[in-house]
This record gives sequence, C-alpha cells and structure tokens, in this order.
Amino acid sequence: MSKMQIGELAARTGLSQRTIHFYEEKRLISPSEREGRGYRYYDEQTLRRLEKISALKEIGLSLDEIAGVIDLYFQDETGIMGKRRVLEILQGHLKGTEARIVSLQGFRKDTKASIKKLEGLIAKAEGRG
Amino acid sequence: MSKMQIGELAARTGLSQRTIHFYEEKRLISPSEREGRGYRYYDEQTLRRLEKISALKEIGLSLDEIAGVIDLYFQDETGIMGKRRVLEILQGHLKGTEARIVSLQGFRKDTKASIKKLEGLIAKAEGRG
DNA sequence: TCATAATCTACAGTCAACGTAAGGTGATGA
DNA sequence: TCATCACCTTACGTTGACTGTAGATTATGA
Repeated sequence: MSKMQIGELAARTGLSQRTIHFYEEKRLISPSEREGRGYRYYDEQTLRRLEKISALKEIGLSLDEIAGVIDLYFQDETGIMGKRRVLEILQGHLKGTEARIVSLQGFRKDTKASIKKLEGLIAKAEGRG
Repeated sequence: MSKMQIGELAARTGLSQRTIHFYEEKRLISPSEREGRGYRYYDEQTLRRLEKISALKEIGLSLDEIAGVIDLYFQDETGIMGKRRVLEILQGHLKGTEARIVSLQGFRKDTKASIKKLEGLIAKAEGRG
C-alpha cells in the first residue's frame, strides 16, 4: 500500500504519468526510492503532495510558484522563524483565495441579474403570445 | 468620447494594443469602423465587450469558448428561442461559477485550519522560550 | 515641409504545461 | 522461449495566449 509505482500514483491522483514525470523535472516531487531496475517508487506523502499541488493550481498558482512554496507545506519546520515564514505564505494564499472568491461572487451577481432580466423578457413574450 | 482609437481602448481596458489586435483575429471583437483605409475606431460597446471577455476569462473560460458565447451577451435577441438559448448559457456560467466558488471555499477552509495550527505551534514555542 | 506620434501588417518568438512517439530494459506467466 | 507488461529515457510536437519587432503608412503640429 505504502509503496506504489507510477501507474498507481497516476491512477490515484488522476494525473497522467507524463505529468508526474514532468512535475519531477520541475522539482515539485521526487520518488521516495529508485531501486534496481530504475522504477520510481512513491509513498503516501507524495500522493498528498500531488493533491496539494493540484489544489494550489486550482487557486491559480503556476508550477514555478508552487515549486517555491510546496515544501513549506510538508517540512516539519522546527525553528520558529521557519514557522513564521510558512505562516506568512499561508496567509498570502488565504488573501489571494479570498480576493478570488469575491471576484467570482461579483461575476455571479452580474450573471444572476442578467438571468433575471432575461427571464422577465421571456415571461412577457410568452404572456403576450 | 464615443469614438476612440486603439491606444485609448488599450489604456482604458488595461490590455495591450497587440492583445486587442489578437482578440480581433480570434473574432472576439471587431472595430466599429475602419475609415480612410487604416486606423481602427472603437465605441463604448467594444469597451464593455472587452471587460466581459476579461470577466469570462476570470471564471476560467478559454478564448475559444468565449468566442462561442460572447455575442449572446451583446445581441438583442428578438426571438424567444434565442432568448432561451442565451438563458441556458448564462445558467451554465452561473453553475460553473458557483462550483468554482465552492472549491475555493474548500481551499480557504483548509488554509485557515493550517494557519490556526501553525499559530498554535508558534504561540507554544514562544510561551516556552 | 518636416519631425514626431499613432497606427498598420506580417511574421517570428516565447512560455507553460503537457502530449506523443520511438526505442530499450528487466520481470513474469503460459 | 517468448510475448506481454510496467516502466524507463530522450526528444520532438502541440496548444493557448500572448509578445516582439521590422518596415510601411497615416495623422498632426510647429
């Protein structure tokens, strides 16, 4: 269970094997082990890492940006300075996410207004017809 | 006011002139006029159109997808069938937007939890130090 | 009239994030 | 023995969304 090959990892994350290779090139992940015949082996940690990467992509970060922060999510920061730094990054993500949400809510409002107006027009046209 | 050249349009939308040309190639917009064999002239309608395009990009539509629906936002649909069609599209956008919001809210929740945990650790470390 | 500014067309280049294909290795089961 | 499988590396291709730039044309003000 704990050790899996790339095929299983791909299946469980929904990513393609190529994408996983690509993420390794970009230093977003690395296999936990590379035994005899060259196969990559991954653990659950990498699985969670990939999930976090997808989540960060969802909020609009580029892979480069993700590469710059992904470790912060998974290293056990011992020093208090490290913890503060991680905290700052997370707070930045939170802010970005909230801005994004607000912007989408604005769009939602506009769209709802358009819909309502259009429904009115349709109702009127039907009533008259 | 009503008639402007590409420079002004670019300034007012925040897009580059090159991008506006590009959007024209992609049939997302077109100049209202092309007098004297040369310069493009735009009206306020195009300005609003570009703003809508940006909004649709914001919610994750590709330029191709936008090209497929942008007219619906600006044509005065006369027939009731047309109106229904526009309504459907808008409802689709609304659904997509709401899904997007929910997903971001999930991420926000996770991030907040991480922050809280981290703040706890920092407080503990400080209290002990 | 002439400099300068604004715009034009057309083609090439870039960058991210993969996709795809070719050719090769070691393990496994019929 | 041999086909199949799961993976490997290397490398070129693709798509989307721009961006740069050269060289020509058009407009404007002193």
